[in-house]
Amino acid sequence: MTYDPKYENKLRESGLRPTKQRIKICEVLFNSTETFHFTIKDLVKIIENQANIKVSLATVYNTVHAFNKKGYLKEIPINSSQSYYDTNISHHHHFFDEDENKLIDIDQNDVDEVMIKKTIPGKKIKSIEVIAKIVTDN
Amino acid sequence: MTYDPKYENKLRESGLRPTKQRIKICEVLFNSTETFHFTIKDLVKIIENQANIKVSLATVYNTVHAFNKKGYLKEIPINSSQSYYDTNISHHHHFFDEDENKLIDIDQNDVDEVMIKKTIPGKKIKSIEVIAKIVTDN
DNA sequence: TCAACAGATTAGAATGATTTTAATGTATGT
DNA sequence: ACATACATTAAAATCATTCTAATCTGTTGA
Repeated sequence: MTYDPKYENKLRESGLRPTKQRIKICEVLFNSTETFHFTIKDLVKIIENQANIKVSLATVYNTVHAFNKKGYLKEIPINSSQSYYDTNISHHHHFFDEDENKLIDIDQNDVDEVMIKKTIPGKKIKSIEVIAKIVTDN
Repeated sequence: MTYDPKYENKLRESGLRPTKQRIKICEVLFNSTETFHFTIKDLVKIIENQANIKVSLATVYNTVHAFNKKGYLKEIPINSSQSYYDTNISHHHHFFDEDENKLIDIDQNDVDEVMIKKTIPGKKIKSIEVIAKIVTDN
């Protein structure tokens, strides 16, 4: 079977075979150029509503994990019972709206580059994330 | 019953009555001037090893939550199945060592102040956290 | 093309952190 | 010392995530 090569490549490069279920996941995640912040539950709900096929939770989890590992998705560090992912993998940061439990992008240009002077012997910095928690301003 | 006023105040200001169990939790958390990064499981383990009294999980959770809410503890935003807390509530940031699942403080002076230009109408920034993930440097 | 097999899918079970419950105990103001 | 509001507790419930093991499918080489 052949699939949209756009998605097929992403999958193969993430170490996954293209299958109906995974292509469907790709369609939801990568169809639009817009940033998309989601939890696994969100993703499953969207697939259920759109799709003619059923995708099991296990498949959603392992596909998202593979994309995250490969760097096609980014997991956002926030304290929440669920993991949040972002389809915008460019270097940028986030507001986390604590009233609504919602992430909002902060463009790279809206934050001066974070310079960390401290170093740890034998370790290198893999990523730097800025999370600004916001609440209603009264 | 009367207790060490140092801990009694912290508890009362967090909206909690001082009790044997909560004082014990305070002793573990606030005895030292040193920074202490911990999970609930860590805390329970330390109490079990040190204490002559038993403290239930529920009590540990609700006491830690009250301190966090009041600001005597800070929850650190990282992606982990468990929540991490820090007894160092001064303005500072963190490395998260992904090899060892361990937090390391980064002093405020080791990071230039993070300035965010973007604003969200009706919202104010409550906190800004920088998390730098580190891994073994090969 | 097609058999064989490595990898994928699935429902459901297992895990593990956290929260809730409901019965019993205790600090505190009067 | 009493009444009562708040605490404590063990155990159950919840919920995201991971694992399992049976079944299925994409892929490769003959």
